[in-house]
Amino acid sequence: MPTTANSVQRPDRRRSLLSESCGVPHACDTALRMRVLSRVPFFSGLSQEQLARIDRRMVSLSWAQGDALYLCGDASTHLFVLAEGRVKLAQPTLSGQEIVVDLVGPGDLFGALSSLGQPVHAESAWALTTVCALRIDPNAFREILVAQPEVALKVLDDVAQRLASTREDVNQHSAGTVRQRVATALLRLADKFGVPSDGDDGALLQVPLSRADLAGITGSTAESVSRVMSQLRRDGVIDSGRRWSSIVDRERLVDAAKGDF
Amino acid sequence: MPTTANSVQRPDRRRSLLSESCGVPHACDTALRMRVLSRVPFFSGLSQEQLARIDRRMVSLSWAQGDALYLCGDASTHLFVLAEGRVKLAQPTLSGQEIVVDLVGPGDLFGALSSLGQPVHAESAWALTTVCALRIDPNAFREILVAQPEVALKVLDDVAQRLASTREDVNQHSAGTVRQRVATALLRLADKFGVPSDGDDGALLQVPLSRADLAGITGSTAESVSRVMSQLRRDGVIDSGRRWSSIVDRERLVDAAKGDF
DNA sequence: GCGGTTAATTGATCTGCGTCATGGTGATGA
DNA sequence: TCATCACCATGACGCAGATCAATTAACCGC
Repeated sequence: MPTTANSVQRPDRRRSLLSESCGVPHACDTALRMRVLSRVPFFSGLSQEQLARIDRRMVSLSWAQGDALYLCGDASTHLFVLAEGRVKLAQPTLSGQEIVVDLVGPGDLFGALSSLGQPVHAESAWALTTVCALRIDPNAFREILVAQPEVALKVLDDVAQRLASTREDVNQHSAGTVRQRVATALLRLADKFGVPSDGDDGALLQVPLSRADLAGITGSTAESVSRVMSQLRRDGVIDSGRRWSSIVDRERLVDAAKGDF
Repeated sequence: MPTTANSVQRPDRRRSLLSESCGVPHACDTALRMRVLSRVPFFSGLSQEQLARIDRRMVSLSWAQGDALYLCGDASTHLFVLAEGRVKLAQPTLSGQEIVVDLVGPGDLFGALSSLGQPVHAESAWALTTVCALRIDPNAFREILVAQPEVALKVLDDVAQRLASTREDVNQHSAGTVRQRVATALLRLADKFGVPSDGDDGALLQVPLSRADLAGITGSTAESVSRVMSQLRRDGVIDSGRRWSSIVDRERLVDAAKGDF
């Protein structure tokens, strides 16, 4: 009983549901860049002219899915503001595995945050989708911050927020079973990248993570994550496939995160 | 063969070697506060007058060992600059354990970093020693940052640095065996709180952490940490006792962190 | 549509370490 | 000096999950 073109509510086949916003690497034009900048949280409230001044110091670049924006160990010479797509920040462990330390979406700042600090990147940045980002060198960024202290405060808030979130991660990694950690991770991902799915209280996670990525997020292995997710899928709590996941029954997933059920 | 008063090089008794800088809770006078402020990294370079202006907005407070400066869930109404002592920041897990997310020393900033962000503290702050800290409310702090953008940049660097360090923690928690993680944790602690010990390449960690604290740092349990440290002690790699540790043979500890030996 | 490639699934095995329990030792205060 | 308490050490046991290996399924380019 094949599904018709319209009834894509809940596919019986486990095909990817993720939408690709832009298919190929490209260069954004000025108009798009201005639109991106105005959407960046810590530039909100600035005038068109102020934005234009910032825009003039930025370079627009793009990468294909799977490319590295920079690698762990590279000289940290640039700051990035993500315009489009998804990027994962990951640190290699001694054993070869990569731990995902952050996921960034449009409007997020990443790269050489601490100009005085490390001269090299402590983590690698991988394009999970086709990605467009604006690049600026730290000195130019500092000039902007000095000239516009309100922006500096917003950036500080943003980084502080990110610090709090990363501390949560630390907590997560040493809490409960793999099942609980995977459930918690999925819920947190839903908060950041979830788009509500039709009908129920579920949500599709708009970020193409492999089992290995989820293992890096939960501090586990791809196999264990796979096992847990298969079980949750059988129980109708989530749905997932190759590099995509969605939440079907949020409430039960919360229970799973708490260790009940 | 009892040791003489002078030969305290390597005590056979496992007594605490940590020095207490100030024994009792107290109130710092203006002169001391100014000295503290001038030592704070992100206030360096400011004039006496500028420092005095900042000082006027700060309140000096102190706590006894074991007290909480604030608890997880408290309204996050204050920022702190540590003047003297050691403070641990810890997040409770669902299972009751406390995960140590950061250790702060004199000059470090902590508390309500993200004023726009969370309205309550995500972590508790415990005094590991008798502690003296300067308190300021976030709005006053913001005014300072707006008035002095260079300071804002330094604070941003500081927070970014801390973010990088916390990401390291995330990495650590999912890397290798408990033995490796404990070894790595001790090495990192030595970088921040170590004072070189006489003679060898060792270092005493000037921070009174219990086995449970170290468990919270390494994502393990007090018993496992105890086992590992006993073994390292027998092998002459470290020395430790009740709420103190010191590194004896740094090189072999590095090996232990890597998993060799 | 058809291989080729990469990711996911699932099973079997084995071990690190979490858990529970007991006894020891240094610190603290009357 | 002694009693009390908090912290530390160590043993025994069992299981969650890491590891290795083999199969299946989804995606991609042609």
